Amino acid sequence: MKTSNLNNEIADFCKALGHPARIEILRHLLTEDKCICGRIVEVLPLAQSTVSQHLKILKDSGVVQGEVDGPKTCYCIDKKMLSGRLSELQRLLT
Amino acid sequence: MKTSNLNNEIADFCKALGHPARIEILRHLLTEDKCICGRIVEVLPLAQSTVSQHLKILKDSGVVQGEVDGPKTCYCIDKKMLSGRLSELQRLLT
DNA sequence: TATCTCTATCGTCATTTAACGATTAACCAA
DNA sequence: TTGGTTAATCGTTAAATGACGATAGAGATA
Repeated sequence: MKTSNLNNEIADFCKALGHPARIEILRHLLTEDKCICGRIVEVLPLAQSTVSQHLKILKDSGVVQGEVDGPKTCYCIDKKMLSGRLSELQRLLT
Repeated sequence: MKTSNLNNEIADFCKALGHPARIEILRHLLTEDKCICGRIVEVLPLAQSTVSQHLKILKDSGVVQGEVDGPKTCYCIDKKMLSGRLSELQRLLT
């Protein structure tokens, strides 16, 4: 739909959070600070490829960063980005 | 996916906000306080049936209430609910 | 070098979503 | 009671999403 950039931006952010697995991943990354994909696969009841897909969605939304470390990929939350989006959402809907 | 109730609850909330039209509707309801469906249809570049569908999704998520008033339906934000969800989200991801 | 580990991507499939027009139902007003 | 609004719902269609297994590629390690 044709709408303001701000609406699109916020809607995309919310959409990225709009799945229980992705909420779980974010919460896990908050407690573990950093962790590799395989660790998240252990924690979630989902196939490796599915988890990788969810991580990609979070990465594309900007709230998560992935750093390749040899054969592994280490994920962490971009806290500045996340808190920025959260306050934008708060501001927009208050 | 099988996850905690809290994750599902928050993910459902985010999913409801995960479309630019629904963000726009919420912002409109914030400025107008209350308004009927037809007014929202005027504002958005979408068909009446589509707007009605988006309103239903927002209503189902609990952040919007609809009160039938004769042949019209008057919509408004449940501010307690909305702010509750927003702080829950904030708390979970901080 | 050969093998193993880790993860991204591909291909597939079933389900859900978003959009529309048409219809229906409820209510007001002539 | 008939006709006009208003909005929800139905039926349909195209596109997006979520899940999986299989595969490929990048790096470590034997």
